[in-house]
Amino acid sequence: MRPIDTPASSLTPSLAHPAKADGTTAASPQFLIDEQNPILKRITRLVCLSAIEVEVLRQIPRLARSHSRQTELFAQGEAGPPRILLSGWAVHQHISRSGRRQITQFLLPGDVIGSTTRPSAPSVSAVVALTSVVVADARPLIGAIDGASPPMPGLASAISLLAQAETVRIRDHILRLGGQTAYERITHLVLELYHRMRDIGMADGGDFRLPLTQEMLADALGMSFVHTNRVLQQIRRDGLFAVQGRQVTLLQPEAMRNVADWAAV
Amino acid sequence: MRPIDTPASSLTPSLAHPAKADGTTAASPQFLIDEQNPILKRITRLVCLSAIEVEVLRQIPRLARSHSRQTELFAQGEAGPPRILLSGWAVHQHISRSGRRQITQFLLPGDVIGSTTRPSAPSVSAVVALTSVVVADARPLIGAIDGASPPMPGLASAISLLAQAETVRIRDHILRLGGQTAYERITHLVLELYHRMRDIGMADGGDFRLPLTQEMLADALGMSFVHTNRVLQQIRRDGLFAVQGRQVTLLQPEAMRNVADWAAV
DNA sequence: CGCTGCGTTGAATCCTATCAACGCTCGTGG
DNA sequence: CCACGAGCGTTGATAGGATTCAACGCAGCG
Repeated sequence: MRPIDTPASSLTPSLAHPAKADGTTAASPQFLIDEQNPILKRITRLVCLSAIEVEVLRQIPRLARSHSRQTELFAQGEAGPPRILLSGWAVHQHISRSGRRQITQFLLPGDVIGSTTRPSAPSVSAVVALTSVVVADARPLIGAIDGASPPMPGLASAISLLAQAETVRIRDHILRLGGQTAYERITHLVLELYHRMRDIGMADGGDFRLPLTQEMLADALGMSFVHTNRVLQQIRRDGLFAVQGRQVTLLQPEAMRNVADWAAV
Repeated sequence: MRPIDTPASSLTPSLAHPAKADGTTAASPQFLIDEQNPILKRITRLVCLSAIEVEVLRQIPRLARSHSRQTELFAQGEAGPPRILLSGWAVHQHISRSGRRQITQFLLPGDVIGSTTRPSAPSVSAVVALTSVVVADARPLIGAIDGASPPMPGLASAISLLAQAETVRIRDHILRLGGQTAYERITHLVLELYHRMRDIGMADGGDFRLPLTQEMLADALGMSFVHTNRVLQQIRRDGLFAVQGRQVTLLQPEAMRNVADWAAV
């Protein structure tokens, strides 16, 4: 385990797209935003939305803010309004008394940070940005579902399904930690992250960017980074997937699913 | 790991309290029910309820059914209405291809089984009764919060808080599996179960009934039952807690919290 | 009576952590 | 420009924790 460096939180969050904030008349700016709006992408794959509902999702990135990596988006024990991760990666983590860090969940673009139901109890786990991130307030989305003058059943369903999908992922993490070997854990996690990246249109074929160090993988999978390194080498030697820089390519996805005891899609 | 016995599901669930179903005029029957109504007990500790809301919770046990142990309350992949566990213990579990069982969550009286939001996606993990259980339909509770003619904000808050507490417990399980030694895991889990039993009034002092075999503990904590046995002996030798039959007594709760890196209450 | 479920114990093996050291790349400052 | 350090990946050696296989005791029960 490596010593934990003090998180250098960015004290001056800036607007997400300052260049676009001034009234530029760029060609089809809305189209660009839609393409890069992961929450819109995810939800429209889950449920059918009315035009009004789509518009709510389109407005989400308006009030986005960016933070540098290592920033604590939610401190441990802090209660705050839910937010949506628009770009970058973050994690739920917990630092034990002995200094060990356990990552309990990865947050990818399109994921909700915090509770979508009220009242929200203070979170026990801290949320920390792994990369530089762009985060938007999710209250417009949450508020649109209960007291909305035109009812928004699509969004309500979507939020429920997103929360349930999150529970499934946490349970999967328990399966990894409780019942799998290091070799299987890594394979299983890479599969999960691949599928999640694909769901937001950020994985072409078996190819995606994985902005994680081996140490972060280790902190999530409950193993030492030394052992993570060795097992990772074995996996690459076996040709399950390749790693070049931060780019991952699934070479034998079927074999990976077999190794990891992957359940369906 | 021991071979998994085929669950002998009870095909004939019976009414929970058939003796009380016939119109007996026992003295203060409502009082007895309240005392033994774990969901009422839990929720009234969380939030303030109106008289109408309390009445909703009182009515929950009316349509309770009992099942024998080993019964699959929710099969893997099955979608169904949420239910409430009124008595007995159950677990969320997953059987891997290799036959290994991983318990991802313990369900105690007062816990909700299934999703309280709609639509509910098919559950990926099976819910199985560890003991004989009594289960009630939770739909009256859920239905009372969105389309209720007298609004029930207390119940709505309670359901949200219950769901969040569940997430906290799952995260705690990840902390156990990912970052703790066998000794710490067992201590931490026993502490959690003790506090949960206390919250529903089923733990006097440091004393409570733990209807788990060492093998179930092992399946939850991701270790072999042989090792569970050995570590359990060490813990008892150290005097952290005592086990007599299925009765557990916390002898040094402070030392336990210290060992397990227990966070707050 | 024998069976089954559960707890217990021993021995050998394997997996994983720990300690330690080295190479590499990149950004920074002298 | 080069030196330096930080961050990250890699490798070796050793120790310790956990699994596995095996066997036994014991209570409850048909």
